[in-house]
Amino acid sequence: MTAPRLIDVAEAAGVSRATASRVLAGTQRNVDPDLARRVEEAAQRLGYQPNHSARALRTGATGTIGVIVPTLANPYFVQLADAIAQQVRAAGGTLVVSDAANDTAIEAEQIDTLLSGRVDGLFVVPVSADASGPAIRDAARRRPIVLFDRWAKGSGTVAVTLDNASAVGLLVDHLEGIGRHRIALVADQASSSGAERLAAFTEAQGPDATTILLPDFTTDAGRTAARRIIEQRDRVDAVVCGADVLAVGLVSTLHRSRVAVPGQIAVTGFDDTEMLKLLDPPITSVRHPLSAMAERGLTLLQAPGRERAERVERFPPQLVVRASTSET
Amino acid sequence: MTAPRLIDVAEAAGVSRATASRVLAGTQRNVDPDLARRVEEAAQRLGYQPNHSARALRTGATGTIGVIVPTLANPYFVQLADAIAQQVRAAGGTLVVSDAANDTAIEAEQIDTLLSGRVDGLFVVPVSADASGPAIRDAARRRPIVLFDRWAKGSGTVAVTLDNASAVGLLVDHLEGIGRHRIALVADQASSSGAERLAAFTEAQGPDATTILLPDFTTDAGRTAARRIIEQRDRVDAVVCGADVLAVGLVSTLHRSRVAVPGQIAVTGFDDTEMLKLLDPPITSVRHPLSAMAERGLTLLQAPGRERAERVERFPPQLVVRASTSET
DNA sequence: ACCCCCTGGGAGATCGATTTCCGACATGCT
DNA sequence: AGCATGTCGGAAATCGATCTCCCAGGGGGT
Repeated sequence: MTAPRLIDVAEAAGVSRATASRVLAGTQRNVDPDLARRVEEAAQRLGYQPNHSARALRTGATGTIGVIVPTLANPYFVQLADAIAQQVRAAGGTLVVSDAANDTAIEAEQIDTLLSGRVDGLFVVPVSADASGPAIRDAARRRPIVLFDRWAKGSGTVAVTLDNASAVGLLVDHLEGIGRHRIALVADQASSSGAERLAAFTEAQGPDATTILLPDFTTDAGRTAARRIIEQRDRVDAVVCGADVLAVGLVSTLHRSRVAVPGQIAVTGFDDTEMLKLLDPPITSVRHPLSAMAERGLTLLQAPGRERAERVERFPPQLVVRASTSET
Repeated sequence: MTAPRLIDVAEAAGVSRATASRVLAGTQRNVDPDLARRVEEAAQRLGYQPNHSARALRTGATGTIGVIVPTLANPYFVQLADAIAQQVRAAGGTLVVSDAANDTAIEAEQIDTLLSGRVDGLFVVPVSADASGPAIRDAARRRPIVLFDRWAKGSGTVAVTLDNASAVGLLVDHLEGIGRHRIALVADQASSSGAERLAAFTEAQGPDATTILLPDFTTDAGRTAARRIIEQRDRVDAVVCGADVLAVGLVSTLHRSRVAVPGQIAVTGFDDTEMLKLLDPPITSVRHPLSAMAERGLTLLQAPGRERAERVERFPPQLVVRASTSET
């Protein structure tokens, strides 16, 4: 009933623990092919599975990478975790995913839990640009951490993100190209993405442009935004949403209030998640090069510490046009 | 730079490792309050974090529970994982979430990875009622496993699920109550949930009732279903979907084909996920008592092995009526 | 005054793997 | 033949915590 240990395999194969380890862990030196076969066979027969804790204790590595996202309720973060999972799996590792429930305290707790020997390195999508920094800085001293999709002030480590400024540029240019000039922005105010999108938008449209700032990226927030947009309907003919979930909430509420999309108001999302295709109309958005970002992130995570000096690396977005911004 | 160990704390506090451990691990016996304070202080000052692998190796427990879901792309499974996370956290543990990418091979691999010393116990939402069984049976011999939301044949362990038969009953009764008698069912054919919902539906409606079986629970499958429903539009005035994501794909496609919902066809979902409220019309669904199920599941996971004998425990569903089934 | 019991600290064994170090043996070269 | 070199198996140390076992000292009972 109790799990077989390395020594059981070794005895069954008639060799020492050292030899069995050399065969099964693969590393180290050559062993006689004949002995190797006997060990493999014994391991197979006994159903041997190396004890992960013992191996991790001895080698100091777990073969596991973690990722902490603000919330899995936002499908974009699921997609993001998936992209990282593929890269990690391709590299022969395992990924564990944690959810910070949009709360910096839970985020800090999750970081601590994962870092105390459960993972070799960590991707973090910080909940807040301001409040997440200190916990991350402490953690980054202990193990490699790479920020992903968002950065945090004073994090002390590198961030791999989208080039938000050019993404906003693409969207605004596209909207102006179809004749919309009274563009409003809906974004959150806590995340670095929100802040960068707001900054780029204000830069492009001037300080008088309509902006609606909400506490978080949720569909509920999107509905709230819709109500405010409706109040000032004649001053707005297009809305750039800082996240797809916002756009979904917004479009569904506009629809119920009989505001035509894109007839009266054109709408764009941000992140290009699956659900956008399901809405009526399907929503224009911006796609992140998640695979490339994940690959780069993993490289940085495994690189020597000095390559993770605090800075932001930005990846180019891609515009995906759909019916929510078709010409009328 | 290198992390402080227990022995460092002990030396700083002027006590032995044993005493330091007794204070910090909390278990075992009393220690002199004065010494305890000194140890706590030293640990605090050095920023001591116990090495998780070492502790797990010695105690044989990790304080971590795992859950493997078919895919995180389905928001219902995210909600489910969340409910489990809350129970686990309330019990002082940590949850790790894995995604099987709807593939029994990846599922088996994830089970193996997690069970080789990373978790004390595992919740599995099996991908397939037939194909997932053997891997789970093997795994359940090594550590406690509880199936959740779905069961698998020959799994050798207990399953905590919804009472699918009465859920289908609630939906069918409700639809008949608003005068719909030509009801169709859309479900998948691989999962136990799909199978049970199909069986209950056939039992209630007779073998001639329209049923559409799809390979999986996705919005794309929902669109395919919509096309088939449209082909036989005059034989159908209501559709029971075996999952919310199916309903979402179905309604959005019906909408595009100018089929009125609920005017011509009433639609119900299954799982009561958030997104249902966003659609036009909002969709009637069935809510799972996820908290109660998670609590029961955790109890079973921590109980002695004999309490996890193979069987299915069913929890009562709750009908949530929305506009997609309003009377016309 | 003596002994026993109880409390609580410390030395060392232990969990299960990997890895260093040593020695045995075979091989090749002069 | 003799010695240097290389290959490979095994004994034992090691990772960092917990836990068993022993022992010292204080308090209470007779």
